[in-house]
Formats: sequence, structure tokens, C-alpha cells
Amino acid sequence: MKQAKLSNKNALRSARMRQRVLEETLECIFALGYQNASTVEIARRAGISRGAMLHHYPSKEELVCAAYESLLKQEIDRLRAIAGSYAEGEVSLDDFVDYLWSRFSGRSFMINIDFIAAARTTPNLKDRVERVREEYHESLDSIWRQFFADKDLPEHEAQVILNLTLCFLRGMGVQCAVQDDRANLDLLASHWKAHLKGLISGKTDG
Amino acid sequence: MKQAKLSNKNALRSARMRQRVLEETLECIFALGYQNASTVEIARRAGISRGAMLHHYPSKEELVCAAYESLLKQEIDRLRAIAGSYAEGEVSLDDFVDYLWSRFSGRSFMINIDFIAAARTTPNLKDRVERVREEYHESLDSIWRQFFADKDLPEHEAQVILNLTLCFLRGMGVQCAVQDDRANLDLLASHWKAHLKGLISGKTDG
DNA sequence: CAAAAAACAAGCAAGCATGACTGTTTGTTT
DNA sequence: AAACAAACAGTCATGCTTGCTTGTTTTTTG
Repeated sequence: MKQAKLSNKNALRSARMRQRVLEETLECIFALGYQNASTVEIARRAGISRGAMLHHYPSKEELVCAAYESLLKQEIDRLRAIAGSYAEGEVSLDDFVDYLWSRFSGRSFMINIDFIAAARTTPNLKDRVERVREEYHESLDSIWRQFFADKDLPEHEAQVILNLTLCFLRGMGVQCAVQDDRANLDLLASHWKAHLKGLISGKTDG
Repeated sequence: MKQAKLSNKNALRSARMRQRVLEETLECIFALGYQNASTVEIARRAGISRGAMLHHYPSKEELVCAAYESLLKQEIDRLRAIAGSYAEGEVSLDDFVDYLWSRFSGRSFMINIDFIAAARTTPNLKDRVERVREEYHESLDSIWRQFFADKDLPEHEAQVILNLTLCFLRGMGVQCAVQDDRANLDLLASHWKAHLKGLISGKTDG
């Protein structure tokens, strides 16, 4: 976003360093929590001086926001890849829900919780987090619709089912954060998947 | 827990003060976030000196843990009250889910998110948070069973339905924290309630 | 009523995180 | 190659937070 000409050695060096810093920022937040992820520690892990880091990201807020955007962009890319696999008939709805659950129970979502908690009481951060999340959900939505293209469900019902599923997975992810009882949660996820089938074919209620 | 004789004036004064400090701790965490809730600010709001507060709670961890325990104890009391109302036939399952949703979309849950996020990377806190949450869930569980006592669902299925509902509500609560789109979430909650009915009577799948 | 204990007030010191500042090296441009 | 710009390193100062210490008031107890 900052470099116009990407052919330079400098721009490449810069891009690499920025990427490394962002990755270590996320890792640091994952390992230590949002608030305990100090710029000193991040710089140390990234093998860069604080001065240099401040050159790339002028404030901590800039840094963590960029890191969050990077995180969700990665997620979006992964979703796109799944969408490609679906087009080739390699992925079922069950597989997709499994994939989502793996995402909501792993590092990515734990970092997300920290950001969500921090964003709630930090207006600047909240705006940016909200914006990035919106983008993410749009991607998710467009992929989700693919799974219902051949079913005869109205679009808004597919949307409701997606939102139910997302809230459910989010809630399980939160539970995962506080008490790592994976076996039980995996079981619960299975229940939900079985349930989804009923929702799609059965249509017991509107 | 600290006072043996509650008949003293001192013990009463102490208890009142402790209660006030805990309440302001929660309010401070709600308003400013877990990390920005400094002991200075809490003391200021509670109208007490920091020295006095340190007399009651020797460390910040003690303070916030006590506050969290107080918060969930309050929730448990409320649940017990609902259980009483149910016994008198004043509350339906729908009402109960509505009640839970009001809890998961309000102050109480927002504070919870902060604690959950903080606990993830703070071992001491995590243990205590986990323990208190367990107690809370047990209360919830015993009440939930009441609603299924007259239905012919096996107990473990009622449990699964509770867990599904809880995860769903938690997920909605998280969404609430980052983007206050109540109208949509309320709608989604209605969908779930309608859905619950199907789950209980219909039994489309095991 | 005197002594002990508890509740409370207020100031102090150490630690830490952030951001600013100064200087050095590496790369680009003309 | 000379001037310029970007990338990087390291140190410093400010502000904030926490917990400790010392002193005062209120209550309980012998």
C-alpha cells in the first residue's frame, strides 16, 4: 500500500520485513494476549530494532491493526481456495463446516477473541476491526451460497442457516478458549452437522 | 469468606465496602475494558483510597477474581429465581431462552468476554475463571432439565440441546460485542427458538 | 477506659511500555 | 560518484501502574 514500484530491492526488503513483523505480532498476541504483546517483545521476536519497527508502523495501533487485517486476509484467501475446491466437486458442506470449525477452534480465532475484546472498548480499533470483519463475512457468505445453489432453498434462508452456524461455531470457539475440552466440542459439532442436513432437506419449520 | 462474626459493625462496614469495590470493578471493566481498568480508577469510582482497597484485596488479581466470582454468583442467583418461577408455571422455555439471550447480549456477557480473553493467557486467572464458570454451568444445567422433565427426551439429549443453545447464544453475544446490530440478532434468536420446538417435538434426527 | 485490631488515607518507589530522537548503513537516482 | 532517500539500530524521557510503607481514625475487646 505504501510502495508504488515493487521492482526495487528496497521495496522487497521492506515488504518482507513488514510481513515478518506482522506475523510475529500475531504470534505474540496468540502466546501472550493482546495487552501483553509489547512492541519490545514483538520487535525482539521479529529480530528487528524498535526503531526500525517504528519506521514501518508509526504506532502500536497501526501495527496491530495491520496485523489483524493481515490475519483476516489470510483467512479470506483460504476461503477462496475452498471455494475453488468446491467448484471442482472436492468439498461437501460437511467438509466446509469441519473446516470452519477447525478455524474457529484454532489460533486464528483465539487471536480474534483478543481483538474483539480489545475493540469493544477502543473506538478506533473497533471501527477498523468491524470493517475487516465485514469483508471477511462477505467472502464467507458468497462461498456459503455456492453450497445451496443446487438446493431449492430461498437465499435468505441460506443466509439464516449460515448465521446460525457461525454463531454456533463462534460460541464453541469461545468455550474452546476457556476450557479446552475438544472431544466434547467435536461431538457437539457433529450434532450440528447432522442437524444442518435436517434443516436443508427436512424444512420442519419456516 | 474472611469474616467469622458478621454481627460486628466493622464486618458490616467491611462487607459493604467490599461489595461496592467489586461492583465498581465490574463497571470499570465493562466501561474501559479489562486491561484499562486500573486500580487507581476503580478506587476513585468506589470513593475509597488505594491503600484501603489494597487492605481488602491485596493484589489486583485477587480483586478481579473476586469481582468475577461475584458477577457469576449474581447470575446464578438470578437463574435460581427463574427456576422458582418455572415451578409456579410462570415461565416457558421460550421465555427462558429469551432471558438467556438478554443475559448474553448485555453487560454481564461483555465483561465475561474480557475475562475469557484475559484468562486464556493468564494461567492463574484461567484456573479460577474455569472453576467459577463450571459452577455457573451446573446451575444452568439443573434448571434446563426442569424444562424437559415432562417431555420424553432422554437426559443426554436435553444436555446436547442446552449446549447447542448456549454455544449459539455465546456466539451471538460475541457478535453483539463487535457490532451492535441487535435487530438482526434478535431475529436470529427467534429462528433458534422456533427451531428448538422442532428439536423437541419433531426429533427429525438422533 | 485503655489497648489492640481493623478500616482507611496518602504518598513513595520500582518497573515497564510507548513514542521520540539521533545516528548509521544500505540502496537509488542522476 | 555524489546526493538523496529509505531501512535500520539504539538510547532517552515521559507517563502510567502496581504494591509497599507510614500514619490516622474508628471499632472492638479485656
